[in-house]
Amino acid sequence: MTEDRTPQHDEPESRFLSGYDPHAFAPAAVTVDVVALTIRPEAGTGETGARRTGTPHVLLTRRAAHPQRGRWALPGGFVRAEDGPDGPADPDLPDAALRVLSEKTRLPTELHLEQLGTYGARGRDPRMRVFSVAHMLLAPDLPDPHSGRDTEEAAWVPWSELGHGEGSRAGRDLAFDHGRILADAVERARSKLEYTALATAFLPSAFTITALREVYQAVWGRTLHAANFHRKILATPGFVEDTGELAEHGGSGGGRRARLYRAGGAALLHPPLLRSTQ
Amino acid sequence: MTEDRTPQHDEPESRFLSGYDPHAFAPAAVTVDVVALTIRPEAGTGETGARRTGTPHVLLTRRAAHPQRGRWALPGGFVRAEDGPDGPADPDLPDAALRVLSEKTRLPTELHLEQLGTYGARGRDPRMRVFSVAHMLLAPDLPDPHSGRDTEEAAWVPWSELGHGEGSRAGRDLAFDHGRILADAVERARSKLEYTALATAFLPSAFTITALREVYQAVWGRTLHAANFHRKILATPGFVEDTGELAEHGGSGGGRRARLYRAGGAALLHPPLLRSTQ
DNA sequence: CCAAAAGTGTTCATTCTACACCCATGC
DNA sequence: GCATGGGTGTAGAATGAACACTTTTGG
Repeated sequence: MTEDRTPQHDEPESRFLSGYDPHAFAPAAVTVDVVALTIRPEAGTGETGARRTGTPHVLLTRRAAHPQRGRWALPGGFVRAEDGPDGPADPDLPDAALRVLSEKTRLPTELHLEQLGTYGARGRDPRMRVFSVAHMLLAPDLPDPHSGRDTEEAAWVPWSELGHGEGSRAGRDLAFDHGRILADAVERARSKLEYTALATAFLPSAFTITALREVYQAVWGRTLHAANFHRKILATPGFVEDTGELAEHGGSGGGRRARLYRAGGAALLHPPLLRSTQ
Repeated sequence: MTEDRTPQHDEPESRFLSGYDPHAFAPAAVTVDVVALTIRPEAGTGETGARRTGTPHVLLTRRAAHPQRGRWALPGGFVRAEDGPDGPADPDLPDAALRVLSEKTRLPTELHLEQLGTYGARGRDPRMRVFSVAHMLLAPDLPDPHSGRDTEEAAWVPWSELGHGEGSRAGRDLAFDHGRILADAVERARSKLEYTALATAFLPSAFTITALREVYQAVWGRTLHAANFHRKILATPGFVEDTGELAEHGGSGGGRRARLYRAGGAALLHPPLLRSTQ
């Protein structure tokens, strides 16, 4: 940061600041976009019998306003830089992301949120130069969202319907460069599951080791050896801690009741759970 | 992104765009800051005899302009959102980062650059709401920079003089929140050395395994077992490839000439080089 | 009883770590 | 020669992968 009108020599900083005109710059808009990810049963597949193991979904909204009206997009909106008629300024970027998310989709927002990166290529928005700070939010299985302001529709959409991942048709359907942002978020989530305890952010406060394994399987798109996974999780200090409780048990055809765990204190996993070796 | 004046129903997008006023928003500035890191011999330690193994340094500038005139800061400056009197718009954020870096320090810029994150807390800049997109640039040992526009002085400063890392006195000396940004960059670099081939970005195009190990040692601040490191690097596919050449040899007291390698094609390391186990 | 799911034991292969040792070079 | 640094061998420990097996539950 930082550069400006060249100060008169020896001008004190206070005097400099009072004479400073913040409108002297070309307008640039700063927005936040939220890639909200969760694991939920695939819509449309009936609840029939066999255990629903869940697939990754992303929260999308259909744009009610120009530009790109009618297309699916990540929920997002302008950051409030200063107090104004619309409301008070956002104290920081995460606050802006949560405010925008709740305005557009009315979802609860006490969830894991982290910054992904900022997208600012010229021409990515036809209106003006827009710098968009993308965030990733991880959530346990949540109810369907209600559409809010400027939003025609909001829904959890399975990754599989978005053509990212395989090939390079990343996000062919989304507005602006949101397909790219989504693909980056997915890659970030996949990679962070290896080295961090992030997977627990997809789960409710108490969960079974099997549920944790299903998160890994859903995000990585591969099956893992249940017995070895179980041991490895328990051998990773601080990943999970035993609650002493047992799962109620669901599942159709019987089976032992699993122990329930909660997220442990560790943010980083030592050793990591590598997906490399097939 | 995205939100706006509510469009008249059925207004076509083209008509909407032509009536759009980009000045209708509160001013927010977007800047880029660059955390340029390199490994170089500690300044002040004479070239006397024993092998110079290098320590991490960061490129800092002393602010010639208000605010915070005279304090050390990361090189940075405003992004050019649109073409204007100062020059053409920056096509994307990396272009802005490289332009700003060369304006402030006149260093070569064909180097590894990646985005770190965006800092936008209210009050981080006293002039106005500023969103700063921080970048990390990794460089081989470069000559001392020349100070450029708005810069009183530019220099490679050892990490050790900045009080980050140990304790939590992160970056006590830097302007704005640059100490925090630097600390985040250092942590990112440390972590990325484990999982990516990033370490080669600190080295010239041909290097020895020992030089590579010294990068790891400098960044992680610990010594590594030379023989095992050597084998592990060669066992990681795509990390380095043999050039067939041998080092000229420097070093005072003799020693075999080391083979020279160049960076291999791999960006990610499988398996990673974990720093966990002491 | 039988099937399904949780969780433990055990074996074998692979990888990591430490240390010993040989190779090539400067003085 | 001898010290220094590059590079390889190798034994023992630790870790990982696969598979068998026991335990607990639902139908």
